[in-house]
Amino acid sequence: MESSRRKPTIKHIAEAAGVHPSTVSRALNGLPESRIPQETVDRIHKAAAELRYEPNPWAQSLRTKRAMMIGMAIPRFTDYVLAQMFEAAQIRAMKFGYHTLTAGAEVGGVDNVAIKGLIDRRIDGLILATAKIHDQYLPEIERRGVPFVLLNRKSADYPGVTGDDEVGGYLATRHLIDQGHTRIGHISGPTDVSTALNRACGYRRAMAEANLPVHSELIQQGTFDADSAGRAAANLLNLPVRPTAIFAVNDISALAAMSVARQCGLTIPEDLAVVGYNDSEVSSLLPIPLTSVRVSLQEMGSAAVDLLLALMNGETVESVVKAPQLIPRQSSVLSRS
Amino acid sequence: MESSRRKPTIKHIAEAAGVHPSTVSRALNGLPESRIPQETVDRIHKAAAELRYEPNPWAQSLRTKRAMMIGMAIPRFTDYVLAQMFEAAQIRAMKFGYHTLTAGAEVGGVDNVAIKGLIDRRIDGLILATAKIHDQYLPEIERRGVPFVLLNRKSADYPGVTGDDEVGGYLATRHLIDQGHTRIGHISGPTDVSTALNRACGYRRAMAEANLPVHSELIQQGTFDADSAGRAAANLLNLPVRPTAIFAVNDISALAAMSVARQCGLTIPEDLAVVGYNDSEVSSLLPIPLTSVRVSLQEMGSAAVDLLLALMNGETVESVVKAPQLIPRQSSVLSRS
DNA sequence: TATATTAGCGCAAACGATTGTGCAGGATAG
DNA sequence: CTATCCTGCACAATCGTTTGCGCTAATATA
Repeated sequence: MESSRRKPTIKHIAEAAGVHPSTVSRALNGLPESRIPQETVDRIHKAAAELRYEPNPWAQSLRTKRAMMIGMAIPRFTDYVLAQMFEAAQIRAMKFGYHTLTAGAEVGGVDNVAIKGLIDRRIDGLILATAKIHDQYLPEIERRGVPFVLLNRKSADYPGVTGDDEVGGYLATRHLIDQGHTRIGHISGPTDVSTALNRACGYRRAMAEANLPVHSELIQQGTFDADSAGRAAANLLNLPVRPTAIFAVNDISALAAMSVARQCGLTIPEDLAVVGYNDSEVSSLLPIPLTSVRVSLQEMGSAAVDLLLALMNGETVESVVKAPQLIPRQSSVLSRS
Repeated sequence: MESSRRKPTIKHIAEAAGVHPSTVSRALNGLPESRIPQETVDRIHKAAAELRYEPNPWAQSLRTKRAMMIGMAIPRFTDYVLAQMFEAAQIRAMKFGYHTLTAGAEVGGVDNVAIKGLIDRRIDGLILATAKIHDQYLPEIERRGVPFVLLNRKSADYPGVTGDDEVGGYLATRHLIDQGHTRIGHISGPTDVSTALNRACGYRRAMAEANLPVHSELIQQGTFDADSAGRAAANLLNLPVRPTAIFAVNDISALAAMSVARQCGLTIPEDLAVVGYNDSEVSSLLPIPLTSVRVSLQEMGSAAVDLLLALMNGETVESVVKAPQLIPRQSSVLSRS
């Protein structure tokens, strides 16, 4: 009995309500200055509801040049930190009627490709959670006129949202110093990622402040993952004079370090104190709960959306820096016995 | 010096190449039967490249009614299992030129709303990783004519990709029985999620096969998360006759169970053997590495995309079931001493 | 009563692509 | 030498909305 299988358009509504399509558009979009009597508006709404009308977003976007869509470039979703931020961002964006289109930056080989793909889909704005420090493509994106903000990556030139990694690194290291440690190793992250770099800076500042020397072998580089961190930890533990504490650039590195330490017959925290970063879900569930630095990833994700929307709105915006907080747990605190 | 700030359109290219817009379209889309001499095609491509032309996807979609976009409804991205599947799906989809539009199902309160939002954005197909078992909205989606497949959720009526949870549950339980355990507890998952239910079925089958009684108190319900699983574990461990082994519906539940067990002064695996499910990243890094059931989440994500594309292609498809595999580790195996 | 104002809505031109149809002109056939 | 065919492209309609403009009739003002 249904009159037609096709999706109803504004034209069908117009017919049903006995008005012109343009009137339907105005009525549905409800611009205040287009003075249409309430009675007509109601009639149109009724017709729209009956026909189960839904606007065609392609036509809308084509006409208005806005897609109500923001892109998020994220290297991996399996990374707890990134997933958390993405999820919060998506929820926040949807509050304002925006959908999120994602591109794993790894997808397509080069970051460029995936991001280009995103932009080609005509998004209204972009959140980059993937930008390495020396990014040749940031200017390129800027050139294309797409508003964007950085997330979890610091840049002097572009606005973004970050945690205060320097302070976080400082807090972690300072905590270990306060526990009486003097030889403190650091498992760092990739050198082209600002978060990792800043955490290392904080580490150095805390050490310097306490007049503790930082020999180069005390900093072993990893790449945020268990394998590399395990090797870095092994290097630290095999030093002639073994460090008694390790500050790892993230929790997974800390986990790997603890795993290696156990294999060396060391007990935690007596022989080795460990501090991680990001306070991921498992940290508190471990047999020896992990001390970690927490910064609200949800808040960062939300803030990135807010920042982007402001930017898209033509406002001048400033970068947001979220303060971190140390969550001391057993992995770095000797139980007073 | 740039002639125009606006995005170049097919019309500009036509002008530059001295042909009609329609010819440009045909040349760029390269249909074989539209016989355009190579020389002209080259000229058009050159002009397009010089003007840095990029097709407007809105106009394309409006005309062709295809968006080259598939939607994924996923409850949470912070869940390792879902994130893994999503990531693989996204990579796979992009191989075929499809972007992925996501909606966290929790977003918008009711699943319906978010999914409706997705569909309204005019996607070409939908992957549902969120469908509960008795889903009132599956027929609704079907009615709207959007091809869809289920992921990680079983249904008799609709095609989908799942791991063989029943077999997985069986393998896990059978493994514990083989280790000599006779009182084996199970921390289950939500009753309206097919994966959880099927794992419990596998548990029961293994128990029955070994003529082991399953008293109702041996199955304690959780909801996939640490808190509920912790309570469930406590219930199990406080039974008059304590089980000597626990099969948990997922790794996080297993972790929580181990954590509670330690608080009770039990050692693992001597006093309590534990098996989890999904073999998440941390399982092998734990001080006592966790025995778990692995099914390739990447393969499942990819398979869902393949299934969906086939469906969109009008092919008749059949559900895919991936076989699981037990990864025995120290948490359930007594070291032979 | 004549004129100015305004409310209410229709007209038609975009937006940028795709695609069925058709028209020249050269090649081939009869 | 004419009829036919094919090649290589141009024309124009269309997808579903939005929106500047302008028309008609009713009301307000002089």
